[in-house]
Amino acid sequence: MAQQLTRNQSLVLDVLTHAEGPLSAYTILDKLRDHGFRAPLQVYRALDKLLEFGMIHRLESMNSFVACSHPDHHHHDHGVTAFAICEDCGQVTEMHDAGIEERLSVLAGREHFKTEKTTIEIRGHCQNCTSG
Amino acid sequence: MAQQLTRNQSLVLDVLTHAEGPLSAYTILDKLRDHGFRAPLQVYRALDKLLEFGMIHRLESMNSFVACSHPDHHHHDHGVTAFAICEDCGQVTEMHDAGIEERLSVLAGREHFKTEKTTIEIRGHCQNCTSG
DNA sequence: ATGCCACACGTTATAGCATAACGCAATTGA
DNA sequence: TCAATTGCGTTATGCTATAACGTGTGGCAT
Ligand SMILES: [Zn+2]
Ligand SMILES: [Zn+2]
Ligand SMILES: [Zn+2]
Ligand SMILES: [Zn+2]
Repeated sequence: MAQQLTRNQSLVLDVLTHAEGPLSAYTILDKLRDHGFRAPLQVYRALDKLLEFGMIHRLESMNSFVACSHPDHHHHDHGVTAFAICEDCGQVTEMHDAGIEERLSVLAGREHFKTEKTTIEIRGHCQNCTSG
Repeated sequence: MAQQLTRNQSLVLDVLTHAEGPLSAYTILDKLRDHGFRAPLQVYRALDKLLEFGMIHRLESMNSFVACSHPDHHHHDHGVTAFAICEDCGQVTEMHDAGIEERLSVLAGREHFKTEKTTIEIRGHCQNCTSG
């Protein structure tokens, strides 16, 4: 049941899918000027929908967006995601781990805190940029 | 060995310490106009130093800042911190857990990723705002 | 068909967050 | 004394995100 995307949504997703790393909304805008994009809202509205569909992720620590690295895009449901973000090359690795999820759940429970959304972002250096 | 703060740094820290919840840089600026603050940089420069000293934390998911909840401020060193942020009342709870730290370390190691800084932010509803 | 509603879209303007670049003053340390 | 460092103040600018308005289209009940 692949989500049917509008033209704008497809264009934005395409840019993110083919990008080397995460992109800011304004960078996406620039890349789509040739396709008729003129204003930030055209990008932000598409991004909002794509986030809702679970096809992209927002990286809070750098105000930018990245295509979900899963082969399919059926994961409205995929649980907590941890992102490893290389400061050097910008590469983003999406990680899932039940242990983390469990541990965070315990921590939240201890505070009687009802979790809605969890952000985990690890900044550092990837294997390629370390070995050199 | 309490860090000696400049006037601006003290003022900013004081505002954050007495705040109910996290504050944006511009909100801090407004609160300090009576004390002579006129420009954002006066705030941002103080914030940078306070972050460096480990006296405050930056909440990436909301572009705002909060005083460290530890009684002392000696923790340039305090490891990974997880923040529980209430969407309703803005209350922030600072949590530390060796289990999380260990698990994230394993995840990073699996990718041969060298971690510099880890952000964990849990958005949701605190006990007070849930029980009502 | 007519009216209504929901939704995507386009545009302009504005709000909110952060830093560049300049110069001055006080402090430190050789 | 001289240089280096650090904090400070100011102006200007850039980057990120949303408000508010109006248009057009498709679905759907009357
Ligand atoms: Zn994903
Ligand atoms: Zn890299
Ligand atoms: Zn702390
Ligand atoms: Zn609350």
